[in-house]
Amino acid sequence: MTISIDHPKLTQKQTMVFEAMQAAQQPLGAYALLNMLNKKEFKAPPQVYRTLDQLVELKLVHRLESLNAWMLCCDHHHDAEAPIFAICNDCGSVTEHLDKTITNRITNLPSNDGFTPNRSVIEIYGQCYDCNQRS
Amino acid sequence: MTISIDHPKLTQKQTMVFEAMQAAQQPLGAYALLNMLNKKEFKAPPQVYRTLDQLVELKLVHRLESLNAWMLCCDHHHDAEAPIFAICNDCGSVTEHLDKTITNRITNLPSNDGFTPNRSVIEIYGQCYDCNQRS
DNA sequence: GAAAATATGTTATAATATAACATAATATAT
DNA sequence: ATATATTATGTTATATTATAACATATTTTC
Repeated sequence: MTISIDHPKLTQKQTMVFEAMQAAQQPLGAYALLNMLNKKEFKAPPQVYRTLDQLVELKLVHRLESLNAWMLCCDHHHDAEAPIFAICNDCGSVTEHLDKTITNRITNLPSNDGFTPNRSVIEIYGQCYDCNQRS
Repeated sequence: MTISIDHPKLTQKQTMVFEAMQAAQQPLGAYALLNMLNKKEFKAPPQVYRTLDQLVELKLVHRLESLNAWMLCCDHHHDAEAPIFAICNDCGSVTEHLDKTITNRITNLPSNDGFTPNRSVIEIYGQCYDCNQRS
């Protein structure tokens, strides 16, 4: 079950990266992508890094800071919501969550000392349901 | 105004790194530390990385995942609390916060799908009070 | 005090990311 | 329409961050 493969305004490179990530169904590093992708289109790291930056800018892809990796954004639009990633220590699966309470709290918390947040990195490590069952 | 320079059981290397970080009052990368530290004691990257790992293990130092850097832990003990870092885009200052609401919410949020959290990375980017005044 | 386990020193290299510059494509002004 | 400026892309080279691998020393266990 796959969804909306083509986003109207994607370039060829953007589409190739997007589809590679869709196929992988897991976070991928820049060099993993570079190896997966057509060598004629992607000959060197900057081409992958630039395309990833563009897809992040388009809000189609997230960067997972603590993994040095990227994954597709979930379908939900979360313009105002901070994405929260749950990363399984055992199998490496990552799920994306949205939570208004946390978002609001984060927006307000540091503002106690006058801090104005504009981007958040929230990555929670633990054990996913499946791995928990197994162990 | 400095506090508790010596922690009972620190090795010489641990003390040197700890004090270098205290002096810096800001997050430091491993190679920045390597350059600051006595060349006779710290001759190669693994020595810094190992010492940092030990200080993290001792809960005296945090790793900032999105900055590839380390900083001293705040004084408060937060065994059960998830540390939240507020990072200024302009001046690079970082402050550490604790928040029970967020911690609880994070503990519970992914558990909706059976996820069991055990470590969290929460790093909020924005503008600190001082930089906000200035701009 | 010998053997095993653990920690540290050291060299080499892996993995991640970007600087710098060349070339091409696109937009802007005349 | 064409020269010029601007922006994006291709490409080479290199910077930055981190760890593997192995040697040596130290500590622990028997």
